Amino acid sequence: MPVENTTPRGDERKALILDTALRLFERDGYEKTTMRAIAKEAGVSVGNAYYYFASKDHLVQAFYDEVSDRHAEQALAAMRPHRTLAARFAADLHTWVDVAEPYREFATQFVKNAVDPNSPLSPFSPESKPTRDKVIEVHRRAVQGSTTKVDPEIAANLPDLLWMHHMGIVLFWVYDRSPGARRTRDLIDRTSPMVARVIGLSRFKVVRPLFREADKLIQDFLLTGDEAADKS
Amino acid sequence: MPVENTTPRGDERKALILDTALRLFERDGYEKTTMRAIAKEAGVSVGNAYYYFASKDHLVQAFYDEVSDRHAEQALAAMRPHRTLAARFAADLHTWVDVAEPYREFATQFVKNAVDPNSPLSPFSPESKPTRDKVIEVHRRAVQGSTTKVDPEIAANLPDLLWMHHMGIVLFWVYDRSPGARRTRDLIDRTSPMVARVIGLSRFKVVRPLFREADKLIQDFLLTGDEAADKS
DNA sequence: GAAGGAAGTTGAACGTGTTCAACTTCCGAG
DNA sequence: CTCGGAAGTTGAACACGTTCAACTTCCTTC
Repeated sequence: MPVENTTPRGDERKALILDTALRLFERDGYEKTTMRAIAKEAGVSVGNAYYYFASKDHLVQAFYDEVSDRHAEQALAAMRPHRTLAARFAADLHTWVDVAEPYREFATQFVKNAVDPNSPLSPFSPESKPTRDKVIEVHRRAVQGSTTKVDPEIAANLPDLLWMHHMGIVLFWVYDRSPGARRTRDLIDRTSPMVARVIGLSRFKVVRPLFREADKLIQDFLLTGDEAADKS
Repeated sequence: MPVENTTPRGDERKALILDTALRLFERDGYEKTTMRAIAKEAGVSVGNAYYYFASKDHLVQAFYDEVSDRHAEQALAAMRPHRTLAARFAADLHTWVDVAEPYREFATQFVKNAVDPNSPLSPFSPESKPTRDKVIEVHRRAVQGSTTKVDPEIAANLPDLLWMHHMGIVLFWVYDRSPGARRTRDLIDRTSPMVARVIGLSRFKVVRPLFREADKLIQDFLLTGDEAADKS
């Protein structure tokens, strides 16, 4: 089992291996980069890399953590000038793309993990909760800082919903082959006002039951795994 | 490269290998089942399995094809008694779950492929188009056979949209650990009327621009890969 | 400063998916 | 019937992710 609590030297070593790995992933792609190559390039043994990272996939997890951290740092500043929900959320997502863009080629691997419920690396897994919560917290700030009126009943679940939207954007981004992720940018610019618009609609009477049902659905089905599993 | 056009004997052999593989996948799970084990159990050599299937993942693709075929066969009959869009679509999706349920444990692998844009096995890939079209055709029948009034502007893209919803259900199903996929069943029963409701809403003036925008979005972004890639 | 245990480090070895050069079987043309 | 090439078949060999028993370095305690 890889190291839990760390000494300064251990931290350095770990960072060295991670940095080397990300560099090679970026240069040669995920599949083409072997653990042996990472170890050699970093000047350590294969076994040593495994001392710090339980598997090759865990290096991807570390990448996701790092991207999330940088996103959290930068997104708040990027949103600050904006007041509408649409604009703030667009800024939020654009920041994510900014941060992740250098790694688009190998981000596929991350999405693959995302989708495997058995993997502890899935963003849905308990192990990823801290990182996930960090991202959702940013989305919460996007909502809170806006002047757009949001039904309080909806507001509570909104960040989770926005996170799902975020994951959808990530999925599109992984497929996006356009230079500079231009098409993903377009998608963000066009969906953000739509999302805001849909939320705004929640005040109309006709759609009220629909929203209530959707809200219940989210509560029933999106609770993280275990808690939700054993309701009658 | 695996065989393209087949002799009767080759077909038999191929089917033998595929059946054996699916049986072992079902019994032991995808990861635990080795190509060596499949070959041994089928009474052929490892190399021979690769003569008929380019990779282990291609066996999963074959599974997807088979499930799709059975779904297409059964879904039309299942939908026939129903007239509303909601009921017809629910029947449609329930049939898919019926057919796929025995393989839920290893379907994860299919979803993993689904998400890798580079894999020719992705349901989004050109290689999978025939199978994908078959499924979408079923969804088209679900719409056509219903008495629910659908705006013609929307109707054209509706099957594609329903396919996306379908993929969403599949994703949930893969995560679903409840016996008999009960929770997935619930999800289908509850989302189908919602989808129908949303479609019904398209007749209201307030939401008209929103729908138009959504429609444009789908046309711009959901076109299969290459065609869409090079628009200015 | 010596002892002893914890943390760190090593690379050979294992099991896996996949490849490939060599072999065998099949079948149609002459 | 026989020849030749196409189709089918084989299993040893390869590259990879991963494991682990053995070794070394570091730090704490007395």
